[in-house]
Amino acid sequence: MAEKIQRIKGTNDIIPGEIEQWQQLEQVIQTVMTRFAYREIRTPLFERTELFARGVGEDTDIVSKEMYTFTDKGGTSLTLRPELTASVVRSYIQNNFQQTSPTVKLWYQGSIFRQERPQKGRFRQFHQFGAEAIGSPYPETDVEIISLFWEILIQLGVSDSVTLKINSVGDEESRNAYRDALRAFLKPGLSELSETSQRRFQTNPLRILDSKDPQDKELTRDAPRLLDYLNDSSAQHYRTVLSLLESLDIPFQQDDRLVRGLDYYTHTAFEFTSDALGAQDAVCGGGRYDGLIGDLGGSDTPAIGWAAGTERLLLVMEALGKKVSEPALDCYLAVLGEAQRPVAFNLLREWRAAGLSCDTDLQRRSLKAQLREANRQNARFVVILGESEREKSMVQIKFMDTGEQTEMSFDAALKKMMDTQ
RNA sequence: GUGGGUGUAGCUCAGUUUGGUAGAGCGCCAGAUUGUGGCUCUGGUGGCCGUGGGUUCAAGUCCCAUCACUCACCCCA
Repeated sequence: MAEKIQRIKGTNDIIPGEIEQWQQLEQVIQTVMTRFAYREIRTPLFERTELFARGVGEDTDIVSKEMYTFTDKGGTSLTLRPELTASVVRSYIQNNFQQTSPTVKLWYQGSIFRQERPQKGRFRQFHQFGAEAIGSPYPETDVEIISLFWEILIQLGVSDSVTLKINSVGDEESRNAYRDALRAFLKPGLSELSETSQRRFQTNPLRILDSKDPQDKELTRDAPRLLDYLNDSSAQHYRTVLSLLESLDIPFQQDDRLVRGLDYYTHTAFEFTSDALGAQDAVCGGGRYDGLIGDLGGSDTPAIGWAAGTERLLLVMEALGKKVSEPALDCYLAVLGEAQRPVAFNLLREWRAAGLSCDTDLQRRSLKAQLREANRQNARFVVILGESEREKSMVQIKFMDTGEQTEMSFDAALKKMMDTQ
């Protein structure tokens, strides 16, 4: 036998028995997105590497070590998308969406690629769905987009086991002021910080705040608080977001250490976490990115969005026992004798066209085996077509829940099955 | 990139300590019922014991290497 070829590390087959959960989740996502008047957008799986380098930030882990990057035959550096906001923003700019409406609300779902070491809830090809509201600087937009994800959680029945953590990193002016204050605070003990935190002291000192290194935690315990450095308009924005969340009864925890890993966030930053997951406990992360569209060559446009991990949300649902039942078959047509095949196929065509899910035997098996198969597939009816039935243009129809069985014409059998959907 | 754990039937796993004919449950196939599912009973299919090398009369079991999976660190969805 030839050697078996295996899946690439960190990728998954989504097989029958699992796909039903995906389909249910996708159905809920699409329904809620549509109710919130977001329109779906699909962008390419790969983009010019530069888009992510500029959009996500050169200093982020994603760009510096996790991207699948390759050169095509024309010598252009391409990258499998490691997130979707940059692609959506690129598309927004390229298609001149700002000309069509002052606020453009988009949602997406699809595969994401990051070359990391896999673990629970982390894969090299995984899936995200997300939403972006582009064009409004106002806090009500922040609240709408947060409540959008909250509504999805409610529809899935998992909102009780997910926690919203929220913070504000302020506008550019506030963040600059805070960054200076933080550096001044950390400078005396700089050499005691972890290696990465020392590097971030230069590149992005805010990130030192959410370091998990125990020594770093100790050293930053009494660090100045970001919220104290918000200027008036940033503070007002944040207050409005929180009070609107309260009026919607969406529970949240303020977390003044929450500084998300991507460079482009401003003002509101938030994360939904679940303790039903392993170490990778974030199911959704997002925030405002008022500077990104300008950075990517568009005109300055405020925007906010989030992205959620599909596999992680499914893990939460699984942990809570939110299982979708296996699909049931309407009708299993048991055929006895190959001479009955032409009639059988015509019946199947008619019944399937009428909207019934029908299956039949393709192994030339005994009636007993065909009934077993029908039972396995949870068939509501078994229709039996043997030689004696065919000669009379009749079938036996068996009701699998009661075991009852009667003989009737082809049309009567169809009518019976349609009437007892 | 670093560390821990695990690799035996389609699936979940025992067997490894103390080397001696590869097992269980579930699933699948069939029979009991010559054209009738589920429950029950009976039988059957299915394994280079991850891979390569070594020690030994003899290796799933001991030794070395290697690969894969998995969890965690870093970081993130």
